[in-house]
Amino acid sequence: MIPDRPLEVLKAIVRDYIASKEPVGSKSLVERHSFGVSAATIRNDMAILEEEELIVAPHTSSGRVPTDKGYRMFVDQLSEVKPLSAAEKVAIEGFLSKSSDLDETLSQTVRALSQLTNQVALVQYPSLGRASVRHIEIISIDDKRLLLMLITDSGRIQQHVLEIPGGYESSEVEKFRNMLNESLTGKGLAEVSAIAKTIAQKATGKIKTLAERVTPELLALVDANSQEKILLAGTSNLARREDDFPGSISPVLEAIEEQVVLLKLISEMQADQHGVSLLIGRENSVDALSSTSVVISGYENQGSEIARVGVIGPTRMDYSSNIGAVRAVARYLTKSLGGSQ
Amino acid sequence: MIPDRPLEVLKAIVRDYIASKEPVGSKSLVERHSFGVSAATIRNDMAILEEEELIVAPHTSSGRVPTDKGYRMFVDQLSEVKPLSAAEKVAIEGFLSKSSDLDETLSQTVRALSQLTNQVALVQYPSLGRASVRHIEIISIDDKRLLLMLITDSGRIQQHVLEIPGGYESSEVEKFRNMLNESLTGKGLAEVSAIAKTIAQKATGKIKTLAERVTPELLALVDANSQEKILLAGTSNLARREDDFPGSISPVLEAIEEQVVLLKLISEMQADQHGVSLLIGRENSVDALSSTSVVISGYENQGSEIARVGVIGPTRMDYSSNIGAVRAVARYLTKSLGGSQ
DNA sequence: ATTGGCACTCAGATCCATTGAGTGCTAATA
DNA sequence: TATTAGCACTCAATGGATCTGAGTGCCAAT
Repeated sequence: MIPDRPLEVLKAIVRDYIASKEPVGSKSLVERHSFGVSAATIRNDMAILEEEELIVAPHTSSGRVPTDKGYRMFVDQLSEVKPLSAAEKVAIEGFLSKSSDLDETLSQTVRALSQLTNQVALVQYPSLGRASVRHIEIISIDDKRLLLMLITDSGRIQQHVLEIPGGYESSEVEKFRNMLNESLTGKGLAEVSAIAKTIAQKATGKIKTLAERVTPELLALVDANSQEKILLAGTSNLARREDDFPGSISPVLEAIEEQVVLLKLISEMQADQHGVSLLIGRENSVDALSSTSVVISGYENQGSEIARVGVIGPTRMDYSSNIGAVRAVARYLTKSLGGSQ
Repeated sequence: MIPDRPLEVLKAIVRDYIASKEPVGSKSLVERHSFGVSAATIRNDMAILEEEELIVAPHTSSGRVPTDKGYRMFVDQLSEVKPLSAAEKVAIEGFLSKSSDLDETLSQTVRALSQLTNQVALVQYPSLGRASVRHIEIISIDDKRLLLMLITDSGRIQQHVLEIPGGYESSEVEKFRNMLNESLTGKGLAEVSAIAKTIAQKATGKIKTLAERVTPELLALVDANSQEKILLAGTSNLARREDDFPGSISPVLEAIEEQVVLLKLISEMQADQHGVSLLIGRENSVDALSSTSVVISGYENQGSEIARVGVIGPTRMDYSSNIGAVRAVARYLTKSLGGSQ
């Protein structure tokens, strides 16, 4: 087990390094903090930390820099989550109370989070098999075109315009719509396929034609609905921290734009003690993201987690603040969705 | 007037510079191209071009680099728009034929364009006063909540969930919906406000209560609808060309993320001979974008231009290809919207 | 109008000495 | 045993100084 003072030294190193971006040495350490011991003693402590691979020296005889493992220990044992300031809370509440539909709520949220943290923020759309049908609507646009809508209980709304070459009677449409809603409302998305097909088979006459035309489109909507989607904001925040990335930022940006990769990454993360999940540096499996950290929390609707929200930035980030911000935003988001959707 | 050979030299300089990123000198010029004259002669021609501020030398006695004015002349008089390859055409058609609603179409399009050009692609959502109401729908979600929808003729769909604290009768809702549609379908968005208020005033009894609750939300939707919105893709393409930006890319990325700035910029651009509008370097008014060029084209629905699509990249870009790609994508988009929306 | 020739320029590479923050080790000390 | 002062050592970064070469401008000759 590592004694106390060395851990305090680690804490100071992480803090100083995050603040200054310069590798930190024993001398500047005793200057800035009051350990009550000399630089030589600190050096001994640093030797222990280096032994444990919590810090590393970029070159022989230069200051030390935290390793991923060092950051991890810092976050898990040495730092507190920093709550948002009152002003920040007010700002978020202001954003969220104003917004109306899901699209807008999420896009506001992700923008707010990116400004709050000065990092790239991301939010995942609610989706998936877990969701169920709240309502299906078919609206006539003109005499040959219908608008098919699927509303899920997560608040996501999906629509598709389809043409009925031969035209249709509005009474048929209404009848068919009622059939759909009666059988499908409340059912999980996964079940929709089977049920809808049964309905199409049972239907007769003109409704059958209609059903045959509409059913595949409905299934396509379900499909699109279970497709994951991510909203990003604040990409330039990453660019502003260019220096924190070895070669160039561009592979990092590329990886972040690659929704599939990102989705896989955040889906695999499990919330820890604070309701927040954190991957530091190489802890994540994406190579291009080896010098970034990801802070993620889940947000809920009706008591069950539906999707995730978080930030991504250089490993040299202010974990205390960012974890606090992500956690707070996730909570507000849950509150906002639970209330009005 | 500038004689022919110097113009040919300019053309060669632009091409070489775009290809190599190195300032190009007289010697390498005669090597790579067959002008049939000596380097000294080329130097004389280059002196003319420099006189005209079409090229400039980064430092005394180094090769030359095109100025904004030089690129402008290259585009306007010396280069041809490069049509897409067959494969590229097929790819675009594939994308567009599959997509269903407007959201998806646009997001596919912008992604395709960014891949096609290796630049940052952008597409503006259809919007604005020009649009008119195609349909208004009110759907009951449960006994206290309604989903209000506004569909415009540009294909944009907007929705908002609202709560009716005291509950409602579905017959009232239907009646009210019909009133709205009868008076508003086909009307321009700008007129909606006045008409809707009249309806609310004329209504009586329970419908009046309903109208008073719904009308403001409807106006909010109209408002949100006339709010401009831009979709971006391929930001990392810009980062990959870091070197093309003097200090750092981050201010450039910031400017691009700033939707308001970008909207103003592309709204002010007017299509030229090719149906494409182009701003080179400082020709645009945004300071942070002084070393980028913007290629924009409009796309249409039902014969009138509804919004814009284009790319943005370093001034040192392949104008021939990019103009071709933007033009083609805009056309395909027009075709795709005209057909199914 | 074109060209060969030539002196000139200057960014960038290369080399070298200097500097200074920081280290590891050891012997003395509390 | 833990701490400390002292000291020799390392090495990235800094700042000349020098060299090189691609490229220029200009002029006299064709």
